[in-house]
Amino acid sequence: MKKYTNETCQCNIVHDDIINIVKSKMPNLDTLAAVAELFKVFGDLTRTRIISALFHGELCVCDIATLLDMTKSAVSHQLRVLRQTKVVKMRKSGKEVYYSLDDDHVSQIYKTALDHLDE
Amino acid sequence: MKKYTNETCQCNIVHDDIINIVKSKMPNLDTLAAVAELFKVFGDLTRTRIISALFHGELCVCDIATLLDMTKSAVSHQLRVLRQTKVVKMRKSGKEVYYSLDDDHVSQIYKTALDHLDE
DNA sequence: ATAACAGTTGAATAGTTGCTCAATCGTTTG
DNA sequence: CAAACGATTGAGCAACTATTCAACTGTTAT
Repeated sequence: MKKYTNETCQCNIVHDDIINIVKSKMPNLDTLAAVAELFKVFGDLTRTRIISALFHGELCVCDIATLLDMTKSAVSHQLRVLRQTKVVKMRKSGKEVYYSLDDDHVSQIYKTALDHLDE
Repeated sequence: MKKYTNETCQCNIVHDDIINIVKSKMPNLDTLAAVAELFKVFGDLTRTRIISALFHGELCVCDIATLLDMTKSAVSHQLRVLRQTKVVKMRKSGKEVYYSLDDDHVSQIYKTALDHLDE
């Protein structure tokens, strides 16, 4: 337990041998930022409900709005977020736009969280 | 494809057979809210960095602050959030407080997300 | 006792975010 | 072509949130 002063946290006691080990094992900041961004997308009730709905099949905006009892506008705004982060994909058919989950990882993350809460 | 009017979304065309199937398969609102809350905790860069650090071992507040180059106060505020949501647990030893991840599910969710981004 | 220090806390602030509302786009139908 | 309609978009607003700052708590050492 070596002692030195750290300006940022104003601490005197720092376990810097452990810190160096942890620092070398941690993913870089960009990766962690991407992880946080991904979780942020999942971390909203409306979006979670949309993901949960699309988990069972493809739906148009109108269907989702009906399911969630929300306006098409509000749903569309959230679908935009989900689209930009590659969580969902869209398919146009005439005037309607059909949405579905983009890949299996999305379902996997969603299911892991559900399992976590089941105990 | 039955047609009717939905007041909330102002739609005329709704696939209500599919909607009923999806609705019956979706978890209830409370469960989805809990899922969203859990992801919200993970969905912040500072908290993700803390989780990432604790993933490799127990650390005191000072260590974490040094690792993230942040003030103890800012770190402590986020540790409070992580503590309240049972993501981390603490252990007191003299003046210092040591934090570690609470259970395996936390690591599992974190790792699943990392894997998702690795392709 | 009292000084020093690791950590916590509450209030204030600055930044972010989700929804509403109105306007608009693009496709289809009369 | 024009009306109808599913869906998207941007501005504005209200609610939330992460950090800063200063004060404070509890433990240790002199």
